[in-house]
Amino acid sequence: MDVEPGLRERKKARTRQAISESAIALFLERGYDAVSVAQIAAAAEVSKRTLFAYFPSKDDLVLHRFADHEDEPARVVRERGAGEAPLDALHRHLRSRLDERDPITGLCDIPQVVAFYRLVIDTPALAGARVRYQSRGEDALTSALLETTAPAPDAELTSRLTAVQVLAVLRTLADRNQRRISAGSSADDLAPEAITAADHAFDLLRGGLPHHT
Amino acid sequence: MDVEPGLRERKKARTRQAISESAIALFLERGYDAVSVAQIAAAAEVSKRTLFAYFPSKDDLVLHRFADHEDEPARVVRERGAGEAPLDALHRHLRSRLDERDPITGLCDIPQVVAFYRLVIDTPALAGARVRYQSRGEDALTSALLETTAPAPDAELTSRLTAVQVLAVLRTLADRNQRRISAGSSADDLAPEAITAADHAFDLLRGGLPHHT
DNA sequence: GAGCATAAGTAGACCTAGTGCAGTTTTTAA
DNA sequence: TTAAAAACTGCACTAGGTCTACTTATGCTC
Repeated sequence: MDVEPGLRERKKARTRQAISESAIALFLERGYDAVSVAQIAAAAEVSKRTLFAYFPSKDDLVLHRFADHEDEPARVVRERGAGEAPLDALHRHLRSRLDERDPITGLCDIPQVVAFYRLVIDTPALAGARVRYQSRGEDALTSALLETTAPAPDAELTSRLTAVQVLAVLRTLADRNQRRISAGSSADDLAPEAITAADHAFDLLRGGLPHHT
Repeated sequence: MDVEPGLRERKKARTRQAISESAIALFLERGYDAVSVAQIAAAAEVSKRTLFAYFPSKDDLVLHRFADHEDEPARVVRERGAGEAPLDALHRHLRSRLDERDPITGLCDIPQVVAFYRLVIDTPALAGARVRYQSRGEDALTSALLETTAPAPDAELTSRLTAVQVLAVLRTLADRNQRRISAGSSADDLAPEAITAADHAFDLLRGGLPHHT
Protein backbone atom coordinates (compact mmCIF):
# COMPACT_ATOMS: atom_id res chain seq x y z
CA MET A 1 0.00 0.00 0.00
CA ASP A 2 2.99 2.29 0.38
CA VAL A 3 2.94 3.33 -3.26
CA GLU A 4 3.43 7.02 -2.65
CA PRO A 5 5.54 8.64 -0.01
CA GLY A 6 3.06 11.52 0.42
CA LEU A 7 3.90 15.17 0.86
CA ARG A 8 4.58 14.89 4.54
CA GLU A 9 7.07 12.09 4.10
CA ARG A 10 8.79 13.83 1.23
CA LYS A 11 9.18 17.00 3.24
CA LYS A 12 10.55 15.07 6.17
CA ALA A 13 13.12 13.40 3.97
CA ARG A 14 14.12 16.75 2.51
CA THR A 15 14.40 18.35 5.93
CA ARG A 16 16.53 15.50 7.19
CA GLN A 17 18.78 15.78 4.17
CA ALA A 18 19.08 19.54 4.56
CA ILE A 19 20.08 19.25 8.20
CA SER A 20 22.64 16.56 7.52
CA GLU A 21 24.19 18.40 4.61
CA SER A 22 24.37 21.70 6.45
CA ALA A 23 26.01 19.93 9.35
CA ILE A 24 28.64 18.08 7.38
CA ALA A 25 29.45 21.12 5.24
CA LEU A 26 30.00 23.22 8.33
CA PHE A 27 31.99 20.51 10.09
CA LEU A 28 34.27 20.05 7.10
CA GLU A 29 34.75 23.78 6.82
CA ARG A 30 35.41 24.65 10.44
CA GLY A 31 35.86 21.42 12.36
CA TYR A 32 33.44 19.42 14.46
CA ASP A 33 34.06 21.16 17.75
CA ALA A 34 33.99 24.64 16.29
CA VAL A 35 30.42 24.31 15.06
CA SER A 36 27.48 24.34 17.44
CA VAL A 37 24.20 22.60 16.78
CA ALA A 38 22.52 25.98 17.00
CA GLN A 39 24.55 27.13 14.01
CA ILE A 40 23.66 23.99 12.10
CA ALA A 41 19.99 24.46 12.86
CA ALA A 42 20.20 28.06 11.67
CA ALA A 43 21.97 27.04 8.47
CA ALA A 44 19.34 24.39 7.76
CA GLU A 45 16.60 26.85 8.68
CA VAL A 46 15.01 24.76 11.37
CA SER A 47 14.85 25.14 15.11
CA LYS A 48 17.35 23.37 17.33
CA ARG A 49 14.44 21.38 18.70
CA THR A 50 13.58 20.10 15.23
CA LEU A 51 17.18 19.17 14.55
CA PHE A 52 17.12 16.90 17.58
CA ALA A 53 13.85 15.39 16.40
CA TYR A 54 15.70 14.11 13.34
CA PHE A 55 19.06 13.21 14.87
CA PRO A 56 19.41 12.02 18.43
CA SER A 57 22.76 13.69 19.01
CA LYS A 58 25.35 15.94 17.46
CA ASP A 59 27.60 13.05 16.49
CA ASP A 60 24.74 11.30 14.78
CA LEU A 61 24.69 14.15 12.29
CA VAL A 62 27.91 12.66 10.98
CA LEU A 63 27.75 9.03 11.96
CA HIS A 64 24.32 8.21 10.58
CA ARG A 65 26.19 7.65 7.34
CA PHE A 66 27.76 4.58 8.89
CA ALA A 67 24.41 3.25 9.99
CA ASP A 68 23.56 2.12 6.48
CA HIS A 69 26.56 -0.17 6.49
CA GLU A 70 26.27 -1.43 10.01
CA ASP A 71 24.61 -4.69 9.07
CA GLU A 72 26.17 -5.14 5.67
CA PRO A 73 28.41 -8.03 6.80
CA ALA A 74 25.40 -9.73 8.35
CA ARG A 75 23.50 -9.39 5.09
CA VAL A 76 26.40 -10.78 3.10
CA VAL A 77 26.53 -13.83 5.32
CA ARG A 78 22.79 -14.40 5.14
CA GLU A 79 22.63 -14.00 1.39
CA ARG A 80 25.66 -16.05 0.51
CA GLY A 81 25.31 -18.90 -1.96
CA ALA A 82 24.66 -22.41 -0.79
CA GLY A 83 27.92 -24.14 -0.13
CA GLU A 84 29.83 -20.94 0.42
CA ALA A 85 31.58 -20.48 3.74
CA PRO A 86 30.80 -17.27 5.65
CA LEU A 87 34.42 -16.14 5.61
CA ASP A 88 34.60 -16.72 1.88
CA ALA A 89 31.47 -14.67 1.32
CA LEU A 90 32.83 -11.83 3.45
CA HIS A 91 36.16 -12.01 1.68
CA ARG A 92 34.55 -11.99 -1.75
CA HIS A 93 32.37 -9.06 -0.74
CA LEU A 94 35.34 -7.07 0.51
CA ARG A 95 37.19 -7.75 -2.74
CA SER A 96 34.23 -6.49 -4.72
CA ARG A 97 33.86 -3.39 -2.54
CA LEU A 98 37.55 -2.66 -2.99
CA ASP A 99 37.23 -3.07 -6.75
CA GLU A 100 34.46 -0.52 -6.79
CA ARG A 101 36.40 1.85 -4.57
CA ASP A 102 33.56 1.84 -2.06
CA PRO A 103 34.20 4.54 0.53
CA ILE A 104 33.47 2.02 3.29
CA THR A 105 36.73 0.23 2.42
CA GLY A 106 38.79 3.36 2.84
CA LEU A 107 40.08 2.81 -0.69
CA CYS A 108 38.48 5.92 -2.15
CA ASP A 109 40.22 9.15 -2.99
CA ILE A 110 37.26 11.34 -3.81
CA PRO A 111 38.16 14.54 -1.93
CA GLN A 112 34.84 14.85 -0.13
CA VAL A 113 35.09 11.27 1.05
CA VAL A 114 38.65 11.71 2.21
CA ALA A 115 37.74 14.86 4.07
CA PHE A 116 34.75 13.16 5.63
CA TYR A 117 36.83 10.21 6.78
CA ARG A 118 39.47 12.49 8.22
CA LEU A 119 36.80 14.33 10.10
CA VAL A 120 35.65 11.12 11.74
CA ILE A 121 39.11 9.78 12.47
CA ASP A 122 40.61 13.04 13.69
CA THR A 123 37.73 13.99 15.95
CA PRO A 124 37.97 11.95 19.15
CA ALA A 125 34.30 12.37 19.92
CA LEU A 126 33.35 10.92 16.53
CA ALA A 127 35.95 8.16 16.50
CA GLY A 128 34.67 7.07 19.88
CA ALA A 129 31.01 7.21 19.02
CA ARG A 130 31.67 5.21 15.88
CA VAL A 131 31.85 2.01 17.89
CA ARG A 132 28.23 2.33 18.85
CA TYR A 133 27.47 1.29 15.31
CA GLN A 134 30.25 -1.26 15.37
CA SER A 135 28.75 -3.06 18.33
CA ARG A 136 25.32 -3.19 16.76
CA GLY A 137 26.98 -4.69 13.71
CA GLU A 138 28.60 -7.30 15.93
CA ASP A 139 25.25 -8.42 17.21
CA ALA A 140 23.82 -8.59 13.71
CA LEU A 141 26.73 -10.57 12.32
CA THR A 142 26.75 -12.90 15.29
CA SER A 143 23.09 -13.73 14.68
CA ALA A 144 23.60 -14.18 10.97
CA LEU A 145 26.44 -16.62 11.58
CA LEU A 146 24.58 -18.47 14.27
CA GLU A 147 21.50 -18.91 12.13
CA THR A 148 23.18 -19.97 8.91
CA THR A 149 25.86 -22.36 10.08
CA ALA A 150 25.72 -25.91 11.34
CA PRO A 151 24.67 -26.23 14.96
CA ALA A 152 27.47 -27.09 17.35
CA PRO A 153 27.87 -27.16 21.12
CA ASP A 154 29.92 -23.98 21.17
CA ALA A 155 28.33 -22.34 18.14
CA GLU A 156 27.21 -19.32 20.08
CA LEU A 157 30.68 -18.49 21.33
CA THR A 158 32.28 -19.28 18.01
CA SER A 159 29.82 -17.08 16.14
CA ARG A 160 30.41 -14.18 18.46
CA LEU A 161 34.18 -14.55 18.28
CA THR A 162 34.04 -14.79 14.51
CA ALA A 163 31.90 -11.68 14.30
CA VAL A 164 34.08 -9.53 16.52
CA GLN A 165 37.23 -10.65 14.77
CA VAL A 166 35.89 -10.08 11.28
CA LEU A 167 34.60 -6.62 12.12
CA ALA A 168 37.81 -5.67 13.88
CA VAL A 169 39.72 -6.74 10.79
CA LEU A 170 37.48 -4.87 8.35
CA ARG A 171 37.76 -1.72 10.39
CA THR A 172 41.52 -2.06 10.64
CA LEU A 173 41.89 -2.54 6.91
CA ALA A 174 39.66 0.41 6.09
CA ASP A 175 41.44 2.73 8.49
CA ARG A 176 44.76 1.64 7.08
CA ASN A 177 43.68 2.33 3.53
CA GLN A 178 42.25 5.67 4.43
CA ARG A 179 45.35 6.69 6.34
CA ARG A 180 47.46 6.00 3.28
CA ILE A 181 45.09 7.79 0.99
CA SER A 182 45.13 10.68 3.40
CA ALA A 183 48.91 10.66 3.22
CA GLY A 184 48.70 11.25 -0.49
CA SER A 185 48.30 7.95 -2.34
CA SER A 186 45.73 7.66 -5.06
CA ALA A 187 43.19 4.89 -4.74
CA ASP A 188 44.40 3.24 -7.93
CA ASP A 189 48.02 3.25 -6.83
CA LEU A 190 47.11 1.82 -3.50
CA ALA A 191 44.65 -0.77 -4.80
CA PRO A 192 47.05 -3.69 -5.41
CA GLU A 193 48.54 -3.38 -1.97
CA ALA A 194 45.10 -2.96 -0.38
CA ILE A 195 43.92 -6.13 -2.05
CA THR A 196 47.00 -8.02 -0.95
CA ALA A 197 46.44 -6.79 2.59
CA ALA A 198 42.80 -7.88 2.50
CA ASP A 199 43.76 -11.32 1.24
CA HIS A 200 46.44 -11.60 3.89
CA ALA A 201 43.98 -10.59 6.61
CA PHE A 202 41.45 -13.21 5.52
CA ASP A 203 44.19 -15.80 5.30
CA LEU A 204 44.93 -15.08 8.93
CA LEU A 205 41.26 -15.33 9.87
CA ARG A 206 40.94 -18.66 8.08
CA GLY A 207 44.28 -20.18 8.90
CA GLY A 208 45.11 -18.61 12.22
CA LEU A 209 47.53 -15.98 13.39
CA PRO A 210 51.23 -16.78 13.21
CA HIS A 211 52.28 -18.41 16.45
CA HIS A 212 55.96 -18.83 16.15
CA THR A 213 58.11 -17.13 18.73
CA MET B 1 65.72 10.28 43.38
CA ASP B 2 62.00 9.80 43.81
CA VAL B 3 62.37 8.23 47.23
CA GLU B 4 59.57 10.13 48.94
CA PRO B 5 56.29 11.26 47.48
CA GLY B 6 56.22 14.45 49.53
CA LEU B 7 53.20 15.98 51.21
CA ARG B 8 51.93 17.62 48.07
CA GLU B 9 51.96 14.41 46.12
CA ARG B 10 50.36 12.46 48.91
CA LYS B 11 47.57 14.98 49.23
CA LYS B 12 46.97 14.88 45.52
CA ALA B 13 46.76 11.12 45.57
CA ARG B 14 44.32 11.24 48.45
CA THR B 15 42.16 13.85 46.77
CA ARG B 16 42.06 11.85 43.58
CA GLN B 17 41.10 8.76 45.49
CA ALA B 18 38.40 10.61 47.40
CA ILE B 19 36.85 11.95 44.21
CA SER B 20 36.90 8.58 42.48
CA GLU B 21 35.41 6.77 45.45
CA SER B 22 32.68 9.32 45.97
CA ALA B 23 31.82 9.12 42.30
CA ILE B 24 31.65 5.36 42.06
CA ALA B 25 29.72 5.04 45.31
CA LEU B 26 27.14 7.52 44.10
CA PHE B 27 26.93 5.95 40.65
CA LEU B 28 26.39 2.48 42.10
CA GLU B 29 23.77 3.82 44.45
CA ARG B 30 21.74 5.93 42.05
CA GLY B 31 22.97 5.21 38.53
CA TYR B 32 25.39 7.06 36.32
CA ASP B 33 22.93 9.44 34.73
CA ALA B 34 21.17 10.29 37.95
CA VAL B 35 24.29 11.72 39.55
CA SER B 36 25.74 15.06 38.49
CA VAL B 37 29.39 15.95 38.72
CA ALA B 38 28.39 18.80 40.99
CA GLN B 39 27.02 16.28 43.47
CA ILE B 40 30.17 14.22 43.23
CA ALA B 41 32.31 17.28 43.84
CA ALA B 42 30.21 18.17 46.85
CA ALA B 43 30.46 14.63 48.24
CA ALA B 44 34.24 14.66 47.80
CA GLU B 45 34.39 18.15 49.28
CA VAL B 46 36.14 19.74 46.36
CA SER B 47 35.01 22.25 43.76
CA LYS B 48 33.73 21.14 40.39
CA ARG B 49 36.74 22.80 38.83
CA THR B 50 39.10 20.69 40.94
CA LEU B 51 37.25 17.52 40.03
CA PHE B 52 37.91 18.26 36.38
CA ALA B 53 41.54 18.95 37.15
CA TYR B 54 41.85 15.33 38.26
CA PHE B 55 39.58 13.65 35.75
CA PRO B 56 39.11 14.96 32.24
CA SER B 57 35.48 13.94 31.99
CA LYS B 58 32.61 12.41 33.90
CA ASP B 59 33.10 8.99 32.35
CA ASP B 60 36.75 8.99 33.30
CA LEU B 61 35.64 8.93 36.92
CA VAL B 62 34.63 5.35 36.25
CA LEU B 63 36.80 4.28 33.37
CA HIS B 64 40.17 5.30 34.76
CA ARG B 65 40.06 1.90 36.46
CA PHE B 66 40.48 0.31 33.07
CA ALA B 67 43.47 2.49 32.29
CA ASP B 68 45.69 0.40 34.56
CA HIS B 69 45.02 -2.64 32.42
CA GLU B 70 45.12 -0.98 29.04
CA ASP B 71 48.66 -2.06 28.28
CA GLU B 72 48.68 -5.31 30.19
CA PRO B 73 48.63 -7.47 27.05
CA ALA B 74 51.50 -5.45 25.62
CA ARG B 75 53.49 -6.01 28.78
CA VAL B 76 52.79 -9.74 28.73
CA VAL B 77 54.09 -9.96 25.18
CA ARG B 78 57.21 -7.96 25.96
CA GLU B 79 58.03 -9.89 29.09
CA ARG B 80 57.40 -13.37 27.77
CA GLY B 81 60.13 -15.99 28.04
CA ALA B 82 62.53 -16.58 25.19
CA GLY B 83 61.10 -19.11 22.81
CA GLU B 84 57.51 -18.44 23.84
CA ALA B 85 55.08 -17.37 21.14
CA PRO B 86 53.10 -14.17 21.80
CA LEU B 87 49.77 -15.97 21.58
CA ASP B 88 50.98 -18.60 24.02
CA ALA B 89 52.07 -15.93 26.46
CA LEU B 90 48.72 -14.14 26.18
CA HIS B 91 46.87 -17.41 26.59
CA ARG B 92 48.91 -18.40 29.61
CA HIS B 93 48.36 -15.01 31.15
CA LEU B 94 44.61 -15.19 30.62
CA ARG B 95 44.55 -18.63 32.24
CA SER B 96 46.41 -17.33 35.23
CA ARG B 97 44.12 -14.28 35.54
CA LEU B 98 41.11 -16.56 35.38
CA ASP B 99 42.59 -18.80 38.06
CA GLU B 100 43.00 -15.81 40.32
CA ARG B 101 39.49 -14.54 39.58
CA ASP B 102 40.90 -11.26 38.37
CA PRO B 103 38.03 -8.81 37.83
CA ILE B 104 39.45 -7.93 34.44
CA THR B 105 38.47 -11.39 33.19
CA GLY B 106 34.86 -10.96 34.22
CA LEU B 107 35.21 -14.14 36.26
CA CYS B 108 34.77 -12.49 39.62
CA ASP B 109 31.66 -12.55 41.76
CA ILE B 110 32.62 -10.07 44.43
CA PRO B 111 29.45 -7.98 44.69
CA GLN B 112 31.17 -4.63 44.33
CA VAL B 113 32.97 -5.82 41.23
CA VAL B 114 29.81 -7.22 39.71
CA ALA B 115 27.97 -4.00 40.41
CA PHE B 116 30.81 -1.98 38.94
CA TYR B 117 30.89 -4.08 35.79
CA ARG B 118 27.14 -3.82 35.41
CA LEU B 119 27.39 -0.09 35.71
CA VAL B 120 29.83 0.05 32.83
CA ILE B 121 28.00 -2.41 30.60
CA ASP B 122 24.51 -1.09 31.25
CA THR B 123 25.38 2.57 30.81
CA PRO B 124 25.66 3.31 27.09
CA ALA B 125 27.82 6.36 27.67
CA LEU B 126 30.33 4.28 29.61
CA ALA B 127 30.25 1.24 27.35
CA GLY B 128 30.98 3.53 24.42
CA ALA B 129 33.73 5.48 26.08
CA ARG B 130 35.38 2.24 27.15
CA VAL B 131 36.83 1.75 23.66
CA ARG B 132 38.96 4.83 24.01
CA TYR B 133 41.11 2.75 26.30
CA GLN B 134 40.77 -0.25 24.07
CA SER B 135 42.24 1.60 21.12
CA ARG B 136 45.20 2.79 23.13
CA GLY B 137 45.75 -0.80 24.15
CA GLU B 138 45.67 -1.80 20.48
CA ASP B 139 48.49 0.58 19.71
CA ALA B 140 50.54 -0.69 22.63
CA LEU B 141 50.05 -4.34 21.76
CA THR B 142 50.77 -3.71 18.11
CA SER B 143 54.09 -2.13 19.02
CA ALA B 144 54.98 -4.89 21.44
CA LEU B 145 54.33 -7.53 18.80
CA LEU B 146 56.17 -5.64 16.12
CA GLU B 147 59.22 -5.16 18.27
CA THR B 148 59.50 -8.66 19.66
CA THR B 149 58.79 -10.86 16.67
CA ALA B 150 60.85 -11.72 13.63
CA PRO B 151 60.88 -9.06 10.94
CA ALA B 152 58.79 -9.84 7.89
CA PRO B 153 57.57 -7.87 4.90
CA ASP B 154 54.02 -7.60 6.24
CA ALA B 155 54.94 -7.59 9.91
CA GLU B 156 53.30 -4.27 10.53
CA LEU B 157 49.93 -5.33 9.19
CA THR B 158 50.13 -8.73 10.83
CA SER B 159 50.98 -7.19 14.19
CA ARG B 160 48.10 -4.78 14.02
CA LEU B 161 45.65 -7.48 12.97
CA THR B 162 46.88 -9.76 15.71
CA ALA B 163 46.50 -7.00 18.27
CA VAL B 164 42.97 -6.02 17.32
CA GLN B 165 41.85 -9.63 17.17
CA VAL B 166 43.36 -10.58 20.50
CA LEU B 167 41.87 -7.58 22.27
CA ALA B 168 38.48 -8.12 20.68
CA VAL B 169 38.57 -11.70 21.89
CA LEU B 170 39.65 -10.82 25.43
CA ARG B 171 36.90 -8.26 25.70
CA THR B 172 34.33 -10.67 24.35
CA LEU B 173 35.33 -13.38 26.81
CA ALA B 174 35.28 -10.98 29.75
CA ASP B 175 31.88 -9.59 28.86
CA ARG B 176 30.54 -13.09 28.45
CA ASN B 177 31.80 -14.17 31.84
CA GLN B 178 30.48 -11.09 33.51
CA ARG B 179 27.10 -11.46 31.89
CA ARG B 180 26.80 -14.96 33.26
CA ILE B 181 27.96 -13.94 36.70
CA SER B 182 25.47 -11.14 36.57
CA ALA B 183 22.78 -13.69 35.74
CA GLY B 184 23.49 -15.48 38.98
CA SER B 185 26.38 -17.89 38.52
CA SER B 186 29.15 -18.01 41.05
CA ALA B 187 32.67 -17.55 39.79
CA ASP B 188 33.69 -21.00 40.93
CA ASP B 189 30.77 -22.68 39.18
CA LEU B 190 31.48 -20.79 36.00
CA ALA B 191 35.24 -21.27 36.07
CA PRO B 192 35.53 -24.59 34.18
CA GLU B 193 33.34 -23.32 31.37
CA ALA B 194 35.16 -19.97 31.28
CA ILE B 195 38.48 -21.76 30.96
CA THR B 196 37.16 -23.98 28.20
CA ALA B 197 35.87 -20.93 26.38
CA ALA B 198 39.22 -19.18 26.72
CA ASP B 199 41.06 -22.22 25.39
CA HIS B 200 38.59 -22.46 22.53
CA ALA B 201 39.04 -18.79 21.68
CA PHE B 202 42.81 -19.10 21.60
CA ASP B 203 42.54 -22.23 19.52
CA LEU B 204 40.62 -20.19 16.99
CA LEU B 205 43.19 -17.42 17.08
CA ARG B 206 46.00 -19.88 16.53
CA GLY B 207 44.35 -22.26 14.13
CA GLY B 208 41.87 -20.04 12.34
CA LEU B 209 38.13 -19.63 12.40
CA PRO B 210 36.01 -22.47 11.10
CA HIS B 211 35.46 -22.01 7.39
CA HIS B 212 33.11 -24.74 6.43
CA THR B 213 29.82 -23.70 4.89
C1' DG C 1 62.43 29.51 60.79
C1' DA C 2 61.08 33.49 57.10
C1' DG C 3 59.89 34.43 52.63
C1' DC C 4 58.93 33.73 48.07
C1' DA C 5 57.97 31.14 43.79
C1' DT C 6 54.95 27.72 42.43
C1' DA C 7 51.28 24.64 42.42
C1' DA C 8 46.56 23.51 43.97
C1' DG C 9 42.12 24.94 44.89
C1' DT C 10 37.92 28.03 44.77
C1' DA C 11 33.97 30.79 43.20
C1' DG C 12 31.23 32.04 39.78
C1' DA C 13 30.21 33.35 35.16
C1' DC C 14 29.87 31.28 30.74
C1' DC C 15 29.20 28.09 26.59
C1' DT C 16 26.92 24.28 24.57
C1' DA C 17 24.39 19.62 24.14
C1' DG C 18 20.21 17.96 24.93
C1' DT C 19 15.19 17.82 27.06
C1' DG C 20 10.45 19.28 28.49
C1' DC C 21 6.61 21.96 27.67
C1' DA C 22 3.06 24.69 25.88
C1' DG C 23 1.42 26.58 21.98
C1' DT C 24 1.27 27.26 16.60
C1' DT C 25 1.31 25.79 11.92
C1' DT C 26 0.78 22.38 8.39
C1' DT C 27 -0.86 18.10 6.39
C1' DT C 28 -4.11 14.64 5.84
C1' DA C 29 -8.46 12.61 5.60
C1' DA C 30 -13.30 12.79 6.04
C1' DT D 1 -14.56 22.82 5.11
C1' DT D 2 -13.06 21.13 9.14
C1' DA D 3 -11.01 18.55 12.71
C1' DA D 4 -7.51 15.33 14.23
C1' DA D 5 -2.77 14.27 13.89
C1' DA D 6 1.72 15.33 13.14
C1' DA D 7 5.55 18.57 12.62
C1' DC D 8 7.50 22.61 14.16
C1' DT D 9 8.80 26.50 17.22
C1' DG D 10 10.40 29.32 21.15
C1' DC D 11 11.78 29.23 25.58
C1' DA D 12 13.21 27.86 29.82
C1' DC D 13 16.00 24.46 32.15
C1' DT D 14 19.59 20.86 33.44
C1' DA D 15 24.19 19.38 33.20
C1' DG D 16 29.02 18.68 31.36
C1' DG D 17 32.90 21.21 30.73
C1' DT D 18 35.88 25.59 30.34
C1' DC D 19 37.69 30.33 31.52
C1' DT D 20 39.21 33.97 34.52
C1' DA D 21 40.67 36.05 38.42
C1' DC D 22 41.69 35.25 43.08
C1' DT D 23 43.06 32.77 47.39
C1' DT D 24 45.48 29.24 49.87
C1' DA D 25 48.84 25.75 50.68
C1' DT D 26 53.48 23.68 49.82
C1' DG D 27 58.30 23.34 49.20
C1' DC D 28 62.68 25.27 48.63
C1' DT D 29 66.32 28.38 49.81
C1' DC D 30 68.76 31.35 52.66
